[in-house]
Amino acid sequence: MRHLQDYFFFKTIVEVGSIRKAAQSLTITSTALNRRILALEEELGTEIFERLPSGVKLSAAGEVFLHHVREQLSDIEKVKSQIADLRGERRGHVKVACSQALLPFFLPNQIHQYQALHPQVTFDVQRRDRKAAEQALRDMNADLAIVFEPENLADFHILSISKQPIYAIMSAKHPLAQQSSLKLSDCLQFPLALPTNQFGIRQILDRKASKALYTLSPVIESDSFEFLRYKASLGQCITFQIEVGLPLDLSFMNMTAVKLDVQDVPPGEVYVGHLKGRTLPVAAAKFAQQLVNILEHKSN
Amino acid sequence: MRHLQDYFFFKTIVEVGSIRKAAQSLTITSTALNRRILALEEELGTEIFERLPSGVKLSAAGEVFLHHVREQLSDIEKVKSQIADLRGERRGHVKVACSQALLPFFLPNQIHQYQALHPQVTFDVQRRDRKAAEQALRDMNADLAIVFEPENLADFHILSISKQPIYAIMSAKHPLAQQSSLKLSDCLQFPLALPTNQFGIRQILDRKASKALYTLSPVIESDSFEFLRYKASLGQCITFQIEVGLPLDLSFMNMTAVKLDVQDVPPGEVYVGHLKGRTLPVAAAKFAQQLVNILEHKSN
DNA sequence: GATAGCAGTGCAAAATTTGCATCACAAAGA
DNA sequence: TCTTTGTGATGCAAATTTTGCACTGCTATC
Repeated sequence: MRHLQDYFFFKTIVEVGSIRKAAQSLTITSTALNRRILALEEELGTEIFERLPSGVKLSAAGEVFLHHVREQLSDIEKVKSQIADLRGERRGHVKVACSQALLPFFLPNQIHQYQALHPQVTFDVQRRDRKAAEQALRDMNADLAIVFEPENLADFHILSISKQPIYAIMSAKHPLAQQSSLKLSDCLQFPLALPTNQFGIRQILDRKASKALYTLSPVIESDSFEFLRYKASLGQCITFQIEVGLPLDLSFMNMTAVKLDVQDVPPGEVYVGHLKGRTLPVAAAKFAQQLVNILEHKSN
Repeated sequence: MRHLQDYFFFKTIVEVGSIRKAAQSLTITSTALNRRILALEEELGTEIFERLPSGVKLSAAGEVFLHHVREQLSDIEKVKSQIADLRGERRGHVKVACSQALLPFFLPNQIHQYQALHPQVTFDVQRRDRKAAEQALRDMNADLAIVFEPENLADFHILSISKQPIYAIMSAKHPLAQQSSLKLSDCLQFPLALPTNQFGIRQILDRKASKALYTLSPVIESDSFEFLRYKASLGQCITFQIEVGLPLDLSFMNMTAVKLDVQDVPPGEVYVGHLKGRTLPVAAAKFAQQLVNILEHKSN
């Protein structure tokens, strides 16, 4: 959009912190860029940047304006995608901020399925913990967030909450592998491979443990579920995952997932949502709808 | 805002229905204007106008775009006013759509009071019935609506509801003028000067009458409260008004207002609100706050 | 079938934006 | 302390874009 070029330039300057540097990546001379900013400031009647010897920094007015600019840049995409949808072709770009757990299997599957219907829609997937996911929504860097056990829901418009039972994952030859259901205490006699406590799953397990007056002492901690899973496949280790996070081909890897008794360990919750007060571009809205459908059928 | 010029031009064309006509009022040649629209359409990838021999008409895509444009044009005002507020000077422009009843006294008083504090803030007051007021909000032709007895509240974000007892207005020498409270039936033996039934007050009175199994037969009907009031001052006629609609200088005009018993005739409601999902410009928000304060203290 | 109103277009003039050279300034380094 | 290197600002000429004029083709109306 041509007349939004100034907005885009402005945003780039903010990100880089210097007019000259920004000019380089924008294929324009610093002097032209500089003058655009001066013109913009004249129109607004205020300086939007403080000039420092090391570059520029947003002024208070600049902050306000930046917010507007971000909104604009993402709004125009929304409008374009609405118009494209009117023509019958659904095209667009969906930006998703997503918890780690859903990243390896669930989300790629969903996107694949969606793109089979709408090949013109492109995706941008960002791995974000709960806090970062919310910030991404606020900065319009993401349209949609899928978060496990969020802590703070201000600014978050919830489209769906889905209960996620926790599964113990182990080698297919593991002594517990044939059980149809497990309690957390059943697992304690085996070595545990747990995610670090930044993750929601770990927090749920810790909560249960402390309630039952024991502590979980993992033989290995990691922030990579892939790593934990592979470790578990090699021996007696047990690791955990939520339902939507389970790979579809566990048996192929000679592994099994056994559900933890929901009475024993309460299920966690996966939230799908977007920024409050925002209408999504068509593509994002339809994709969200697909997610919600799947999630609400999986759990019930 | 220079880069929003195209938006403004577009909006004007929509309103007058022809590029050439719009060009005249925009002090630009039709050919330049035409080319801007063509460029806009190219950027959007669709025609936004249908070309008719008599001019242009919005296409479906154009409708979508128009909505965005209206939002834009009003958003930039919001941003500007936020920035001005940051500098300490509150400036801005507040557009109010308002029911007839509040127009002669209440609103001018409120605006006067507000402008005493913030002389840089300008106002635009539109007399609108309930339906038109809502439409004005949707089209971004109004920031704020003050409506008596609205019928449909979709898209309407309510800031305040205030109960408004109804007053009978009559000459100070009227036989009923000394009463401290009246029932509607007390008034029936006198000639009535009533607003037409497009007005909320009339509807409330009619509702009461039909419940009590009589009909109101006014000797005069009008859509002008001023007219009705003056008529009443001349003789035995009684007319009616809600509390905030009462002039402050009734006695000066040799008239009195007597409250109708709220058990007998239920009070109507004045709603103050704005468009759902919209954040108001600073000036409008502060003005709304002032209104709400006043209204909620008056009634309680 | 003439007329009047409409949007679209080729081309030259007008206006705006851009880039170069260069300034003024501040911080970091020799 | 003086140089170097980074920053944003500015005068001026070149490049680019926008504009307006003259004219086209179209359609509805009288």
